[in-house]
Amino acid sequence: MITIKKMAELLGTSTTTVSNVIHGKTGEVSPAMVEKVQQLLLEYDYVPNINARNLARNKSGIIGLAMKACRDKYENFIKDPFAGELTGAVESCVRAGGYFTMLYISDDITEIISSVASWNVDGLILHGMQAEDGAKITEKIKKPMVFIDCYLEETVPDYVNVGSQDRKGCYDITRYLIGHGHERIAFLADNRFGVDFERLKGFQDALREVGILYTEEHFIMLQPNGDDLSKTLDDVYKKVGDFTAFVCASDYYAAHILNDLKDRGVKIPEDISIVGFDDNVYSQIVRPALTTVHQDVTEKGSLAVDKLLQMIQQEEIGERIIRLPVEIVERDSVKKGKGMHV
Amino acid sequence: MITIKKMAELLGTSTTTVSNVIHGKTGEVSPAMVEKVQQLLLEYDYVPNINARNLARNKSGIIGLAMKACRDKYENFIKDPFAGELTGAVESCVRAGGYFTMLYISDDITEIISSVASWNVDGLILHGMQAEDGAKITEKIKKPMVFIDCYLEETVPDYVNVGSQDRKGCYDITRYLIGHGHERIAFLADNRFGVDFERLKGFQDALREVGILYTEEHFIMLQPNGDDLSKTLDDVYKKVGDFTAFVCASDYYAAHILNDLKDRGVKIPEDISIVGFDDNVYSQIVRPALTTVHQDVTEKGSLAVDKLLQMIQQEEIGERIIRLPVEIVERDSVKKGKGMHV
DNA sequence: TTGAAAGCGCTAACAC
DNA sequence: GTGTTAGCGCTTTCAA
Repeated sequence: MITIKKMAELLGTSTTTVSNVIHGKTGEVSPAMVEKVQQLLLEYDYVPNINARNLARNKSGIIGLAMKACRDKYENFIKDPFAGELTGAVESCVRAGGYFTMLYISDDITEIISSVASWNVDGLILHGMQAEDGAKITEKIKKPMVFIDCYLEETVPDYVNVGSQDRKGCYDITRYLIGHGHERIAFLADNRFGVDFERLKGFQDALREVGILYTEEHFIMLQPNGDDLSKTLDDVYKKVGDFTAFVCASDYYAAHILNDLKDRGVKIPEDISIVGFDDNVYSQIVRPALTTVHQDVTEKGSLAVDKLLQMIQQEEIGERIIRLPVEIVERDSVKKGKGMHV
Repeated sequence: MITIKKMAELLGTSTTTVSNVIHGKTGEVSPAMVEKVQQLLLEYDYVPNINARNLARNKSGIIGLAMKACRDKYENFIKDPFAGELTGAVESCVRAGGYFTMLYISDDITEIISSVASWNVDGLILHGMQAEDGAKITEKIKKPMVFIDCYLEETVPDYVNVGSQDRKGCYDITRYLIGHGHERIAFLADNRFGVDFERLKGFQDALREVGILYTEEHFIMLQPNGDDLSKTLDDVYKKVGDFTAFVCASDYYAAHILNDLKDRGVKIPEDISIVGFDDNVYSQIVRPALTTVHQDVTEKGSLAVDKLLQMIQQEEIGERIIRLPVEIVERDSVKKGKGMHV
């Protein structure tokens, strides 16, 4: 690999001159010299040594994409279609902005912090962070960062987040169910934090609005893991008689529950209606196809990177907390009774 | 951010000493000094500047994961469950080996090449490369690299690849169909290169073995894009009468075709049997669940990184061309007639 | 056991 | 226009 210094020697000139033409500052160099240097550049396939450049400039050209993996949930986090799509969107937007994407996936926030610190990333996109994570990372890392799908207003100073209208989406779809005559509706999720908690709130809003009293009976807690999952599925099956509709916090669960119930002979949507949230491959490919709440993951990733790049360039970023709009996608998993409470 | 130099000053010692205890060379340093340095390290949360370290060591600590995206196929490549799972597996294995993962996704091989070159990556994992790509990249980049799912024996010198038994897998499942009484079987794919071509060969092997003459009629070419896809689906529907079973080159197509046919009133597997290849979420979640050929993507990614790390450390890597075993997963998309030709 | 110093390749301030 | 030079933070050789 050829270096600037060597090329300068070869031409009997200085590194500054070579460096100048490399950076297109041809105003500072005589045309003849420019010509000669550019020839050498091509001839030797010059490629800058990024480590040296970054060291000298004290920047890195790297955008870190840090995702906290819940290893208890998925053995390989990025298998989740959400993670994959988000990663793809972020990478392509980062590349378009002239930066590179470095991936940090770990269930240990301190590991993420030290990796990020030592690479001296220019900015960070963060996903899956909870309150303490947010606090820790902003305390240690003083770099532009934007969160995705977090609810950390209280713990993170200068908080910037790109998320969805989780609460409204779930409110809407619950109202949709109610509008189709459903009154005995349950909400199913595997936790009560962040995104799922907001979705739960939307569910509660809808019930409250039509005068249904929300109680703990309305919440069915799911267990994500292998063995526990099948127990969860048993439990869900037992509740089928108690409700006419299930609002699942994600398509992932909605699809699995739908399939499991069907395999046990339950008719969807005749015996029970099921809706999800996300509108990903799960809801699209299952039959009956799931009525669900659509969110645009690619848009989410792109927007997050756009904002980050603006922050890096010290530009005005506008809204610091974005909730991307969501909309109901009607498919075939909801039984349509007479309208009520609409 | 504290530096080695500053810490040395603080302690009135030299950078060498500090550096030595950072690297655990405590044999070279007095216990008292070791103690003092370690305290400072903790107190100031010392994190090495990787750019400086790499510059000094003349390495980068980066493993590049380069995937050629077929933008004509997927607007966001990594949406594909395969890509997501592979990325996750690679990242976790790279991290375990003490390296970091930089992502390069592009449909333009020259863009990938120049990115990779300027980061001076220590090694490369490559996916989705065709003959010319392989030739170009090995010509320009002289670094350890391992390919995934490629068939480039002829174009790439010192070729190392981790793939699956594509040919055998497709042979097996075709024989499986034949064993269940199927004789009029078609193979469906959207191309005739690489992996899909190998799978086609396996299909042909099976037909040949039982004395069925393979003709162009047996191959149904699929169009991946939006509008063309629905035309493709029309075409496939029209062929239902001509065959008793469809061997699809991937679960993705198998699932979509299965759903589309069902939506048109075709009974699976009564009217036509369908099998796929991959055993990913598509085949698992569709109903009837797809009989398919299982491949272990996580294993594929891990193994590729293992081999790459061995190459970087100049160790013996054993087999240079790996074909991971595959196996049939029996589910419900094949009609079981009387055995024939078994 | 400790320290001084050269050097990794590039940048940028400054002098000529 | 062009060249000199002092870093950026870390590693590593060699001498003390």
